[in-house]
Amino acid sequence: MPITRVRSRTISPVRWRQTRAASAIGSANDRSLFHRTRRPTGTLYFGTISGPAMRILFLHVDSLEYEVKEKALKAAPDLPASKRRARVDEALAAFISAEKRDEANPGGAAKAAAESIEDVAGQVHTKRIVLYPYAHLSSSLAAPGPAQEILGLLEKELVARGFEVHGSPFGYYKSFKVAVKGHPLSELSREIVAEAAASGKEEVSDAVKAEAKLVSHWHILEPDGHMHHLSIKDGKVGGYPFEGHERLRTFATYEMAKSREAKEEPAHVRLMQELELVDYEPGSDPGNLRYYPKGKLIKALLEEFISERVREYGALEVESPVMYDFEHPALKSYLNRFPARQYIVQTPNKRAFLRFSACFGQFLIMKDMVISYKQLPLPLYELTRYSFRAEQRGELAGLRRLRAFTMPDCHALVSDIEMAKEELMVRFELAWNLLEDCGLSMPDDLEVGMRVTQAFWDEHKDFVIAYAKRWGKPILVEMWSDQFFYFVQKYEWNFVDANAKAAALTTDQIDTENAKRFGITFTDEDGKKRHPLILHLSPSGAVERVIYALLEKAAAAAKAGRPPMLPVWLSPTQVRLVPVAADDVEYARTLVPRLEGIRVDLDDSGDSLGKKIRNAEKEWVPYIVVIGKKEAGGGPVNVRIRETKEQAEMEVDALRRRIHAETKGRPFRPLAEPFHVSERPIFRG
RNA sequence: GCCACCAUAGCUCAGUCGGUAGAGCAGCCGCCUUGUAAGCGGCAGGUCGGGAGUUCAAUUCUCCCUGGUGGCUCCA
Repeated sequence: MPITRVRSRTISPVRWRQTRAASAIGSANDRSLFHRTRRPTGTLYFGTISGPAMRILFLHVDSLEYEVKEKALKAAPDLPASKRRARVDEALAAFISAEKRDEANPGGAAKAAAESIEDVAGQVHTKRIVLYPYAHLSSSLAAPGPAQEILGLLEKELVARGFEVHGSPFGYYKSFKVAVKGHPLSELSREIVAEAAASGKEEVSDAVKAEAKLVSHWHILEPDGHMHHLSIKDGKVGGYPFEGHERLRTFATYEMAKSREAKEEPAHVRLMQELELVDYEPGSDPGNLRYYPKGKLIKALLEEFISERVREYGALEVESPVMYDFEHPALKSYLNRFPARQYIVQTPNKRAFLRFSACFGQFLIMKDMVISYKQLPLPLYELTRYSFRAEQRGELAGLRRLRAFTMPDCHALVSDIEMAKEELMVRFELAWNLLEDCGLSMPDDLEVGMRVTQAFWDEHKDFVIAYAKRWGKPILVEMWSDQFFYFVQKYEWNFVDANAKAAALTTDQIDTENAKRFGITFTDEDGKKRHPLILHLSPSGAVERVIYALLEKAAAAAKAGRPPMLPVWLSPTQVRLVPVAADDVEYARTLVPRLEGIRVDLDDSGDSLGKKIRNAEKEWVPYIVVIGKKEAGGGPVNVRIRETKEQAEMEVDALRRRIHAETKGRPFRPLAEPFHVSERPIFRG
């Protein structure tokens, strides 16, 4: 589902180049090569020159051929046809980028680079050098002007040292073919070779290319229909008085300016570990987590609850494979519209990718279905455990950003845009109630990001305004001049955390392309086959993100002086029985049958009462019942209520009724760990 | 993926200007029999993240790798 790379902005040439570099590595064909197909052999040297910071990738080649494609820099000079392609045989190719800090000392940088090239050329006994400007080596690229100056100086320097130098044009995208020689290859450089030698040309999905050209305008839409055009200056968003809507300001800034303020570890990471819920798994790939019993309980309850609600809405639950053929034509074309990075799997006879959503699984089912207009709207649903995205290493963060995540994904076929709008709002209510019942405050805890094409806005302005009205507080609207993605409208509900990070939970989209792409049809009133529109809903967003939001919300409560806690229906222990002394254990046990349908456990350790209370509080147990001589004869018990910090006398039956009322309509699972606290192993200190 | 920083007992951390390490908590054993967030004593616990290099000697210095955090980029 939910694709989402829809953000855009004016990108400077330098940033654009960096974006493309990253995408080139991530694109499907590149990755396959990158991972396994070709293990290039060749002599390769990679090094960062100390002092000045140029980065050079050396390849000793039998031949290098390149062809100039489009301009990467507007300012790049037009080239005569004779210079648009070239081939050089038997040479040392130096893929080179100048770093920001080289700008201060172009001469020094060029000289240092020349020395390094001379050194390597000497080792491989060649006098022929190809200088190939390759911005992708750099994370802190020099500006085009200085970079060109440095390259010019470098070329002169090399000529002066007696080399035959071939310069590849600067400021263009080029495809190239390399034949690398077959000397032994140094271990540390292998990946880098793969990137350069294997790809041949930079393959970038259309979605990524489109994004660079995408022009979008940002607005705040108020519930009463007032639209405020936003502008950004020096990282500050202007055009709307955000007073009283601080999180919306943070969200808008996050979307438009990418400003980052906090430098703290996200609160939920510490909590998920301390509460023994979830943890990193160093033995897997980053972003693939392990769940301890308490965390598994919470996740399973959320999964059951979400699925139940989506089924109640009328969706037909299905299950589809986790991996798909790279060469499937519809998938191939779809991948090109979806800029995510994939995990690659080599099956015995084909290359496959792990799904990043349930989209194609459901589309492939839908294309074989026989559907009448009478059956629309028609939703299919799957809880994907897991969906995979090979996010960049540095982008991963706790439960907020993962490489393997659990995504409830519900696609509905609708006949036309009117039905789409109507159904979207039915699903809006589903998602709203769902998140509220999961423990979030609606709409206080979330901010809407709505993305529409200009055309959609012009024709369906009333719908967008009605949406904002239903939401009940101002929303952020991004408007694109054209449709670059497969949808004309989408919205996300974003949780904004204490570190000013936004994470999308619920999202729904109106997809105008994929029915055609996948050959999905229904028969209309006139007996004609037609392509439906497809809605892409994740009613809650990734389940991991729901947990993230609940933990961050709890952390914020703690910071504000309120007790951090999970909703009672998700609390691993709902009632902890704490006997005052050892001989009170027996009576405490007799209370258990009166707390049926509740996760109740018993602290039978020999600890002091104070210690037992403390341990229960550290576990965020919502109800702690102390049992001593006073209670032993029957009658009311003393309940320590976490939420209100009070100690209340109440009958056991009243406590049971109270908890049942609080957890009504939510799924139930028994304790994930032994009833006796003393019998529980520790998963993490 | 890039840049910076971090990695010592199950957890939180101290320490070693290069000579293989300590505390608190948790665990185990014993005492205490407790009335609402840590009762007392003892015992045990470490290839100082992994690999390579320098050195008579590396947890300590260098390089590489792995994992994590922050930033960039990106995103559900």
